[in-house]
Amino acid sequence: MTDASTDDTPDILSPEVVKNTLYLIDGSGYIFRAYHALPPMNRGDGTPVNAVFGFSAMLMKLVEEIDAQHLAVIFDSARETFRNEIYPAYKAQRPEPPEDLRPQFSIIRDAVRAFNVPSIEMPGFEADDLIATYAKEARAKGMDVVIVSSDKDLMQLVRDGVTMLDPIKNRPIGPDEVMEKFGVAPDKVVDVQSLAGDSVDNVPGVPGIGVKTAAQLITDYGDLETLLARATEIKQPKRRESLIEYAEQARISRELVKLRDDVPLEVSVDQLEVKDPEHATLLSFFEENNFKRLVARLQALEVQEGEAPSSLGMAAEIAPSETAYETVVEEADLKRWIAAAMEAGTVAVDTETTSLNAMSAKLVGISLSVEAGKACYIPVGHGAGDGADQGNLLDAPTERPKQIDKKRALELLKPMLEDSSVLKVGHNMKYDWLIFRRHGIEVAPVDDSMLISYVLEGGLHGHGMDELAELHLDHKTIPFKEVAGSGKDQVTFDKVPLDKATEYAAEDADITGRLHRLLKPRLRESHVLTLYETVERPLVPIIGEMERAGIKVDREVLADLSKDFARRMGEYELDIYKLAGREFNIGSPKQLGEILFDELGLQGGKKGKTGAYATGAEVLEALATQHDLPAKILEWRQLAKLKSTYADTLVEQINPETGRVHTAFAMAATSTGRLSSSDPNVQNIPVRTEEGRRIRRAFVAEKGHRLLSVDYSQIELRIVADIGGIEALRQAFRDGIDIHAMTASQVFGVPLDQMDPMTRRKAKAINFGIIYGISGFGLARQLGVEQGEAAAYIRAYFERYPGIRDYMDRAKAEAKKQGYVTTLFGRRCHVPGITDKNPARRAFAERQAINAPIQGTAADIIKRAMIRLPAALEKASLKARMLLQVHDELLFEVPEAEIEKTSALVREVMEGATRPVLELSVPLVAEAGVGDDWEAAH
DNA sequence: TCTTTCACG
DNA sequence: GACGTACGTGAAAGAG
Repeated sequence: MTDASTDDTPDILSPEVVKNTLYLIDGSGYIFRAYHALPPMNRGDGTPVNAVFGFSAMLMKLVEEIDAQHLAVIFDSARETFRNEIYPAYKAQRPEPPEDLRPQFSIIRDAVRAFNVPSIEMPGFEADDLIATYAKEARAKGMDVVIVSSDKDLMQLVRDGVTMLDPIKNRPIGPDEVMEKFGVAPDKVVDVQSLAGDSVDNVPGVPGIGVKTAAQLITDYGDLETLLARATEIKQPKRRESLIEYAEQARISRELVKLRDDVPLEVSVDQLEVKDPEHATLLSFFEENNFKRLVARLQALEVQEGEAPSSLGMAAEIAPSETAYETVVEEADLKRWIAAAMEAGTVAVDTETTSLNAMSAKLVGISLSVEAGKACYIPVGHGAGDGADQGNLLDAPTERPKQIDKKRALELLKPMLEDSSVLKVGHNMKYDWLIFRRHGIEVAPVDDSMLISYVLEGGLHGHGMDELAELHLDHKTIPFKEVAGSGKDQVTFDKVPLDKATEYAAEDADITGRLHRLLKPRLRESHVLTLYETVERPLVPIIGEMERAGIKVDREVLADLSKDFARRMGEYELDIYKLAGREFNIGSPKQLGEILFDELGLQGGKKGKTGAYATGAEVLEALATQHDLPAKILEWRQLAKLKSTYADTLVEQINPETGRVHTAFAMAATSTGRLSSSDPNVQNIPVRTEEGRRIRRAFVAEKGHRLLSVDYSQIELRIVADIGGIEALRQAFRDGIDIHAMTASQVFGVPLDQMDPMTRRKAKAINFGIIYGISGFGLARQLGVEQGEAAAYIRAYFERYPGIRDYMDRAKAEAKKQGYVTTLFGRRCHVPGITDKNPARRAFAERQAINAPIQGTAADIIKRAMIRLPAALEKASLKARMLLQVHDELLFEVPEAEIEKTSALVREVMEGATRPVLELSVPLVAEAGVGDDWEAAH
């Protein structure tokens, strides 16, 4: 902690008072020097950035090496200053900055912001005057001053406690160096300059007198006034005449050269206290400008800083004592909030809309928070929004409160939301990202407090804002119901009055910011910062784009299917009632159980804990030998499921604006790192039965396009072979042989060329069982054999592959010791039940501990591929869009002419997705399929 | 709101 | 020897 102001006990541990130093960086001077010193550099979009790079590298060095307590970058403001009033020609002939330097000025100001360093400028004064004033103020407070510049005009400021530092040669400039340059001590520099003048700045001086002569004269006479007064004594006639004739010009020059140290400061020295930069902002800034070396240095710094001690108790920046929420309805107020966000470099953002579905939601308002306890709400769509509400004129007019026009508000917010030096923090940022994206704004860079929580504590609890606020901040958020009502009285957010809306919405931004401040530092402490920065966070816009793309669903196909299913269900119903002896609700497991076991008297009925008979598919299949009814029920159920869950609901989910279906991928829902999908769930579209695959045919490609499906072959078993260290399995994967047959041959001793399907099936079941944390009971059930027999298989398997057993023991021990297991990419999967007293629950947790690293590593790998794919496609000028992810499969919509190239590229990226972080001991294989619909692409 | 069932990897 | 079981999800429907 740099802030010692709250600590009133004297520092008795340190023998000397801690040196407090103010670093003043001459920003304007540095820009020109860096520009000329560095070879031309361009970033991705062609913008020249050599001066930006030099500037950033210099700041980085200061951050890395220097223990400054106070720091500021000082810039020249407009070209006109008070000096022009004294002498209009001053700096008048300066050329315009070069073409390829001009665009760099504003980027350098972004850089300063990204470093979280104050930047100071003031109209009417040069940077040098501000530096002089700050130096004086700082000295008055007993601070040392380092001026980061090599500008000779600043050398007059060097004195006890004030030194300069040449940022390019990286050498200090003290009295000796000044003496070398001007031939006099720093306090006489002004006098020398007044005489010698400066052709670059148009300081006239005295003709015929240069620095050398001036220094000698000043040394001889003491100072300028004395010299001018005694000019007649000078022996050299020319020099004497000049000094007499141009005495006044020398005095004017003095005015020009002498720096003002009485500039009225708007920002005090105390306010220049160093704040740690937000690494994510910096990283994003470096990446945007293609500063690879700085990215590496920043990451090295992160490692170095390592386990920073966390503060005891909760600081006011996380738990303020009171809150102030503001409704913003005036442009001036909005501009003030935007300026505050730019100034701070980090802002929490939240959007309020009419729906949880980001692709159909209408934007109603935006909230911002820059510091804890303070937030604003900017309504933009309250009351009758968008003219969509076409209520007739006789109805009571919908109240439309005063608010900033939506377009105007977004226009004002856009530069800040897209500014690479301002970090936008959201909770479930993908949602807000999508809302803004639909309004033509690409929010970047972003942080997501939900994802931060997810990588820190995935598996321990949910990551919704309300839950986290309660857990971490001991704060109960306003329930949505309280502002929008519930049940039939519930209204959309645009109908909520502004005062209530502000309390709710501003709180969300406030809490988001506070969670971010609390949780972000823990990423590094918990060693999941890299996972967050390289996997989860970059995925936000990637998945956002996938959701925005959606997939075309053919409503005709589904409508026909629905009719067909309905007709056949009707036929089954007649049969079923006849066989049952009466009509009943076939969809009711309770009624069905009573029919089967009580009325028809079938054997083997088992009641669950709720007292109802179990009637699941397994039970009904077993009953099929006793009666014709169970088989009919199973048929009916399949149709009912397909009709209600898929055929009918998918049609309802087609977005009327896009004509496509836009799923929502949940990024923080699973305990293993997988995504989940909802509204609709596209990850459980039927594929295993012929009847079910008919649903898949409704997922089609746009005209002129085809669907490309690429999936990892056996990715989880490959991971098992790798982390279990099973050499035989690894070799089998390298050789590309049938892995289940190979297992069967090794475990059951059947030669490969004599493999029978039954033996292979057993081996396949064992292989899957391994992934799930095998148990004799589970395997027996899967294979339909006695538990003893299954246990024998497992024993044989472990004997053949002892590495598996070792892995399982390791996983269990790791979970027990730490409460979590980790994937190959460092994701933590928490297994809270591992210490449960209840042996069943503990065994369950142990199986989770075994499965999670396998499933989770596979999830990491496909996520890494997803992050790279859009960029790889773009680079290859391919227009394919990534639409869906189904755990080990990615689905693309590809222009017909680009199928081959796209397919090859996607496979290449997917197969190389572990690199360069990791090289598995087995190859990853991705297989591609193409078709006009999703079934055909499989 | 909880439970059961079943669709997927 | 307990305990109740393969791992991870989401949606629809019935039950209450």
